[in-house]
Amino acid sequence: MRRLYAEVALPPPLNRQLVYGLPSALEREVQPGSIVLVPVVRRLMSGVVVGFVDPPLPESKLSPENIRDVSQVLGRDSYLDQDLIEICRWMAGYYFAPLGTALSIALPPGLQLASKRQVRLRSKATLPRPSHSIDGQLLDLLASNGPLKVTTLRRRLGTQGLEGALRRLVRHGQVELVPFFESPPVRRQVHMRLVDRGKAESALAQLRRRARRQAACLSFLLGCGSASRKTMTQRGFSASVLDSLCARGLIKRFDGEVLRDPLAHIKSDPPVQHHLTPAQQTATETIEAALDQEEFFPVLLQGVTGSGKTQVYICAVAKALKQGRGAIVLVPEIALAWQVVRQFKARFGEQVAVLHSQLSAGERYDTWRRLRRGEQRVVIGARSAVLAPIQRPGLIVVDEEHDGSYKQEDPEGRHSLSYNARDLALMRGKKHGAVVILGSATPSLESYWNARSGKYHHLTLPQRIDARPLPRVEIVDMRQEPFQKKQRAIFSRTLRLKIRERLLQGEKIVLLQNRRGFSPFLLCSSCGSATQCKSCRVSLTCHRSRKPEMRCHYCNARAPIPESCSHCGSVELRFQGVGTQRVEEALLEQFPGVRVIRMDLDTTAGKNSHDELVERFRRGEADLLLGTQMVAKGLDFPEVTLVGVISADTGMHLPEFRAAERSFQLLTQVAGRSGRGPVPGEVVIQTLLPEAPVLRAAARQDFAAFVEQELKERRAAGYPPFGRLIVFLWSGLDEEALVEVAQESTSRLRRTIGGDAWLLGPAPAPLARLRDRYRWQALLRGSSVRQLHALADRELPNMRKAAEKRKVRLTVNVDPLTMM
DNA sequence: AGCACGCCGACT
DNA sequence: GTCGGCGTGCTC
Repeated sequence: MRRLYAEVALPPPLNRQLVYGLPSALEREVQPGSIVLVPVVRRLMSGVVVGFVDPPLPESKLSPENIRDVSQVLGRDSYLDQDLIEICRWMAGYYFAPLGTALSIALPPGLQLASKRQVRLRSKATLPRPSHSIDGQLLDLLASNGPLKVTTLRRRLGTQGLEGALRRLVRHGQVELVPFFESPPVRRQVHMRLVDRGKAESALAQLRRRARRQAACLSFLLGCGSASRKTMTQRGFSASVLDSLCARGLIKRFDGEVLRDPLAHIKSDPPVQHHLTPAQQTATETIEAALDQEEFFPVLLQGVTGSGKTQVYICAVAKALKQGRGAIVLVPEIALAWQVVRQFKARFGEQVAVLHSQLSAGERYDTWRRLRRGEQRVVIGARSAVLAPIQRPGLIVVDEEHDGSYKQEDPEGRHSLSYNARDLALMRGKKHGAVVILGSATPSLESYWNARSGKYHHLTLPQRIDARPLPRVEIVDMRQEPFQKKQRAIFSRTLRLKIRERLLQGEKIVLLQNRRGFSPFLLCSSCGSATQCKSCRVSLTCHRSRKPEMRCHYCNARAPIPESCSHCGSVELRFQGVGTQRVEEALLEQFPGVRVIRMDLDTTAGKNSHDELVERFRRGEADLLLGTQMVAKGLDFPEVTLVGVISADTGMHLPEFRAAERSFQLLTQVAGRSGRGPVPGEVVIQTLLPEAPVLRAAARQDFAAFVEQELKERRAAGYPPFGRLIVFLWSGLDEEALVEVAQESTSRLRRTIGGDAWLLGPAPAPLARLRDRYRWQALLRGSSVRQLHALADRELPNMRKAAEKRKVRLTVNVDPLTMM
């Protein structure tokens, strides 16, 4: 008889697929996407079945009798469809990551692959005096708390010596380690259901006459089968009605699951029936026609700020739903997109789900299950929602496709997977024959180039809705401004005047200063050095919230404000540079009585704080919204008629080839907040570099001019979209070992290089030290991704081995957005 | 990660 | 000799 073998992807740290046999009892239950428990040496692990092999491993030395069997199948269902598994496979290969890591992005928490270890006390009777104090502490903890997970012990006792202690105690038979599987975060409630359909139906007529509430309740249950007691009481079936029916033996209670709905309390705006502008109409028609084809159709929807892209998305989603297909709408950050969520909720009601990291594990799990069952067919979410289990997706929207949040870049994470959700959206769209809309006022150069070269369709919305004009932009040269108290002025005369004007007229203002805190530098007047973070090679930012202190924006370290320079001891320290807190202070000083809402990472840390600030501004509780780049994203306030950029120079000089693109995008986006209502808007951009071409282009909101210039430079330098990049980043506590490993790996890689590929480095990364770790990087660049991948594929295993040996962490970033 | 295996030095 | 500590390598 032919035997079938399952290929099972296992979680980190195993990070690979192993092959298992299927006992005939399980053969029918196991399918691709099943979650199974499998033996690994002397313990069990959970993994995902990603395929079947037969015969297994042709060229391997592993003989069939050494293959072990799957021990258990969790649940009856497959948790991931074949196409999602294939996308994860592609993802793992493309980003040089383990398949298990890719799969865990597609799975909800609670179904994560991993078994934790639980430590149990075996026999309290024999307690020989422990040879190490930590052993005693561990036993005491277990004695008083019962079995604990190793992660808990690690929290209580520290990592130091814990593994050793566990080893000793296991060897002496004092404790045992058992695999522990977190049960999914299911919420249970008392439910009611019919005892017998027939009996209920025949009882109905009788009850109609004498007990109308009971009859109504019964017919409600005949309609839906069962419901939680809570929803039934909410529907007006009181406890006494339910209890009477119970007493008659017609219904009975049982313990059932309830699905949490994170959108339950969202007040949705009433649906607004907009008439479409001609451009919106054309775009919508093209997209609808493409949906009818049911074939992959990538399209760049380039619409100026305020041109009504969301309306186009809504029409497209409606069409996909009408076809019986689903839709995924990706937004850079849900916190910044509640306005969009409300519009979708208003139009599509219960069909809409949200998926993002701020949901609790339970909410996430329930949402995921609803989508998988097809009970909801539209999902709005951040990055990872691109792998949401939407059934038959016909449409994938990537709103603000240029936004950096679509790329996960987490060089610190040990098992990071630096995927780009926008690119994954295109992959997924291809797989499902879906329309993929990339929407932006300021497309990334990659997408723009793809559209221009015919790879994507290009749709434009060149005008704002209701033919409102784009705001008038004025560039102010801050070098010409008189100093105030020997310091550069924060507000130019022009901006001051215009702010005053708006305040008088009761119109609203948005101010951008893309730096949080009070002041980003504390400089020594005599030696010129800046106060730096002890763990990172960056300057500390002064914050003046409750008590003034210095903070590191990279590792969150806090320190008191130093009295004297740590370099030369001088006490002549002065603050330089301006953060949002300082702008706020200056506003209150210069415009007494002005009501300011400050919106930056510091004021939006809480769960809904961003939405609350936005709502307060909408309700008119402030005249002025001041903040970092988050004020540039997605806000739609018709009353805003003035936007001020305190300093356009922040970020222009970063050692990154995308610095200009970023600046252009930020300036255009923030300018777009102005004049979205009937009153035309104005923008004031303050700068010390008024001649910079990026600024000139942004001032005219002239994407075409910017993009031509930028494309020319990218082509000359071989940067995207004309070249592809892979960054290797080594980090470690021991700088010497790190440099050696980086240099050795790089020169090996360099020897195998061919074609037009280039390898730059290794060199210290722009952030040369972060959280106590030194960082070096090398950049692989070439015109063909294939070739770069082939190179990396060949060399990476050696590079990883070399790094591991010397306790150096190596991360690979394919298609990096930033190289910081 | 977790466990076996093999090597090494300190002790019954 | 043997026990326990630690580095190395593999897990279907």
